[in-house]
Amino acid sequence: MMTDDLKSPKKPSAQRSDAQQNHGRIMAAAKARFASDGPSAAMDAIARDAGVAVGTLYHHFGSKEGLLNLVIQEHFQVVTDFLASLQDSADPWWAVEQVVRGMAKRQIKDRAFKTMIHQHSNLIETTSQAKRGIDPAIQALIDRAQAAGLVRPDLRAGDLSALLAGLPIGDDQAEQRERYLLIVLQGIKSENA
Amino acid sequence: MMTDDLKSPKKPSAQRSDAQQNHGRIMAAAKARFASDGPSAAMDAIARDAGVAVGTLYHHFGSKEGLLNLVIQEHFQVVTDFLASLQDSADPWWAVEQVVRGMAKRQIKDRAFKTMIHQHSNLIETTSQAKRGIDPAIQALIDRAQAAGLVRPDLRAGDLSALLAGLPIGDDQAEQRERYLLIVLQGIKSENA
DNA sequence: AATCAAGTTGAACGTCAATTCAACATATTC
DNA sequence: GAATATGTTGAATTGACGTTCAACTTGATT
Repeated sequence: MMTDDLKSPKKPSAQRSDAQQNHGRIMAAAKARFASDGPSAAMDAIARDAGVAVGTLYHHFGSKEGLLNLVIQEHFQVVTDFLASLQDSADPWWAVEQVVRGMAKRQIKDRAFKTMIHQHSNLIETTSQAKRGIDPAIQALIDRAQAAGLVRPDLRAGDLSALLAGLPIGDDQAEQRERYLLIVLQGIKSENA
Repeated sequence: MMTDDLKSPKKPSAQRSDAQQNHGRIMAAAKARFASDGPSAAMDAIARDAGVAVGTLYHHFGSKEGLLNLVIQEHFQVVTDFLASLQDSADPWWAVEQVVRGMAKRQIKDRAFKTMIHQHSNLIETTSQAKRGIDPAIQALIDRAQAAGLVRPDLRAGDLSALLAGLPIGDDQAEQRERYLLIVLQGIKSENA
């Protein structure tokens, strides 16, 4: 049996450079489109933004759901890192307030994130996995604040994301948005503090 | 010139009885479908439920938006009546709490209502008109409670519908839902009461 | 430069849902 | 029981979108 080396004129095993570039362009375009249009953003639109044909999206990501999965994963990673950075803060209430304001900030920037984090049915697998990873981190921060008597004893991690679903996201609604956040923050405080 | 009466063998000017019946059936089917499926409910499904062909829906309502408009109008009428019944209640805080709980109840029953009342873009004309009619009624109740020092001085009518956008609506989430409402109610109370 | 695996293309296809309309049916009037 | 305005039907049209794939390019290797 002859070895491959003798007759094979080449061995390109790694990814081609143009493919890498396209992968990056598509991810960037997808992030932007999903952020502005939500999860229903059209594949054709993403392809146009990225400067490639639709087929290339499917070559790289398999399906729309596959692409959305990766975009969502990246976003949840940011959230995860953010939550980790709060875990050892000195002021437990401040940490909880940062959770609320941090999640609010994400939603303002990203309609897909807003939709995905709240959707109870139709959840794609990655999102529900990501939520399962995030909720405990939020719950840990809540637990600390509850132990200090600063937060309602019945508050759960999932309540926060539900409460932020209605957050006004328009640029022109900054005022109402701040009022909204103050109401939520007052609502989750413990009665005696 | 001869009068029409002499040669016209008939003069059916009013609506036919079967048409009336179909109109009613379609409205009933549409209400049910929009309530369970939201505004994206399919016209074919409504037609099937009503026991007529799609064409009949268009004969009566012109378009899907036309049909949805009428359904929404009916729902907003219920809300309007409900708000009117609260205007002269003795306890201003109780009235505000009823607004919150009443709107919550509607959302649990009706996905279309939930979607339409919160959508900031893509608003069909009827919905935004209906909201313009409802907000003052809510604001009046808020004003009374604020005058009595029972509600945050900065609360506005539009804040309440925004706050209820995230309300969990599943049958299995009654517990979280009640927690959610308690948080909202605490959040809108004035600090010194 | 020659080679070819890897990558790209975009027209074509399938599905789904809104809408139209020409042929058909019937409630109502006389 | 006609006559006909009114109403109904549902197949066909249209448009939007996700997905596929056979033909075509191109980057990397020798």
